[in-house]
Amino acid sequence: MRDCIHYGTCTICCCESTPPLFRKLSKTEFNELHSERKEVVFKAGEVIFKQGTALTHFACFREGMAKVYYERPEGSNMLVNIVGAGRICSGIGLYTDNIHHLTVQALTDVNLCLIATKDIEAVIEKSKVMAIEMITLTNQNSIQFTHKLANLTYKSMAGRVAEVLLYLQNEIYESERFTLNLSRQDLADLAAMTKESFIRTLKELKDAGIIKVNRNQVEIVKLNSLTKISNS
Amino acid sequence: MRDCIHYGTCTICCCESTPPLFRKLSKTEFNELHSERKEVVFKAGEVIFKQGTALTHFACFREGMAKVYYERPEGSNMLVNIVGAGRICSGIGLYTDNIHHLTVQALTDVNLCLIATKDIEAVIEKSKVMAIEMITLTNQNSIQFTHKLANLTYKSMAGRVAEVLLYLQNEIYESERFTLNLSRQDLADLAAMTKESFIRTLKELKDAGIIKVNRNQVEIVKLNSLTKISNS
DNA sequence: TCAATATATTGATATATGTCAATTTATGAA
DNA sequence: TTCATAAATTGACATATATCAATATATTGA
Repeated sequence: MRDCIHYGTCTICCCESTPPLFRKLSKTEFNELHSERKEVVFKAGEVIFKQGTALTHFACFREGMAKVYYERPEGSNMLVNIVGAGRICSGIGLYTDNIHHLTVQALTDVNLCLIATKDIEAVIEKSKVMAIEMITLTNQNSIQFTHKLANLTYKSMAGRVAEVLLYLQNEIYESERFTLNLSRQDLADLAAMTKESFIRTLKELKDAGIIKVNRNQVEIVKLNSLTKISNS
Repeated sequence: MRDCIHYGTCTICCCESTPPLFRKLSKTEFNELHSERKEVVFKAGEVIFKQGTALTHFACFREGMAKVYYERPEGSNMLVNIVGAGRICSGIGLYTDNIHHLTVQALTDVNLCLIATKDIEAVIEKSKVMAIEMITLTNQNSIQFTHKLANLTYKSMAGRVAEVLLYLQNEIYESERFTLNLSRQDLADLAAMTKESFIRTLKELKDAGIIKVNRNQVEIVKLNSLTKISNS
């Protein structure tokens, strides 16, 4: 349980480790969102937001993890990122076409708060702080996409696999040892390659002693080497 | 010369065919940006914004065209899009790190107005209309990036080349016949492949009678076929 | 105009990555 | 537990795409 700037230490508000989007709001502004929130639980595997459907709510993750991906016409998925506690999810349809452009699916049981976009819009109308935070969030998204685009279109498989591992270490599990709750297919979707290719490349890294892999247990042994490879 | 909602028909204001970002501003709000604008001319080939440098201004294009690209560490470029008259350029560093994440280079002689980000921020602070327009713009960016990412990572070369041609037809030249002012290398950078591969694929489309190509003259003959290919 | 340079094109070849099939290993329900 | 199903792994092979080199064509500046 982490500090909440609006309600002290709390377990049931959507702001447990308040998402950045709401961090600078006044108590009044924040409460307008907080009081209207819907707390929902999803089981692992359930779809939280579905690409192509109406964007009516943002999700604030309190517990658990979900994968965010683009569903291609022919069925394969492009995994964009993983979201966990304290993260806000969805939004790129806001003030545009009000449609979800990505699907979000629970990887573990997930506990989140839904906040209606109409409430968020109402606060944006009133509060320049909120408006600016929203601009910040969307621009951060764009920056992330720019780098993702550049990386996926020019790096070799080894580079992309290494990058995925570093992403998991730094952004998701925050440790050089972690237990995956993503399938090999998910990891391959994250690196934009087939699962067979991902597995083979992973094995090469293992055989080179750069990582240890045993089923879903991963340990990054030679961080320097992996970082070097991630730039290739 | 097109209508300008703020000054009637005008040739020297930055709002000739006012960029969407400013279209809904009141005259007062708009004037705050307009009066502080700097009109600048760039020659073909000159760099307008350089990736990695400080983001201090937005550019509103009045005349000419420029390419927007990401410069990779090893020297190759990923071309993101082309901008022309009436388009706003740059922004994804705003309210984040205030850095240009992409380079913008003039393809033809370019005539544009520079508007300081501090002025834009000042208007955002005062006007919810402007704030919302900015959110809209950045979200449109994100949507565009999402689709670009999905397309570049799974389509075959033929699909990507077809898509580039359709992009040029629909978004840039607005005609099924056009004279390229992009090099083959630029086109290849847009399709995320080598120029040799681009040229070969272009030739295949030509040999199949789907397009006509003669140097920089391009004509799309069988739109249906090209559209079908663009999905492969 | 001509040489010098950049850009475009083509061909031969190498290589990275995907595809398909077979096998192993895990997982979950009865 | 045991079967049935799904996921992971491995190997052989096909193919898309990049690389490198040679040539052709255009462009530019003196």
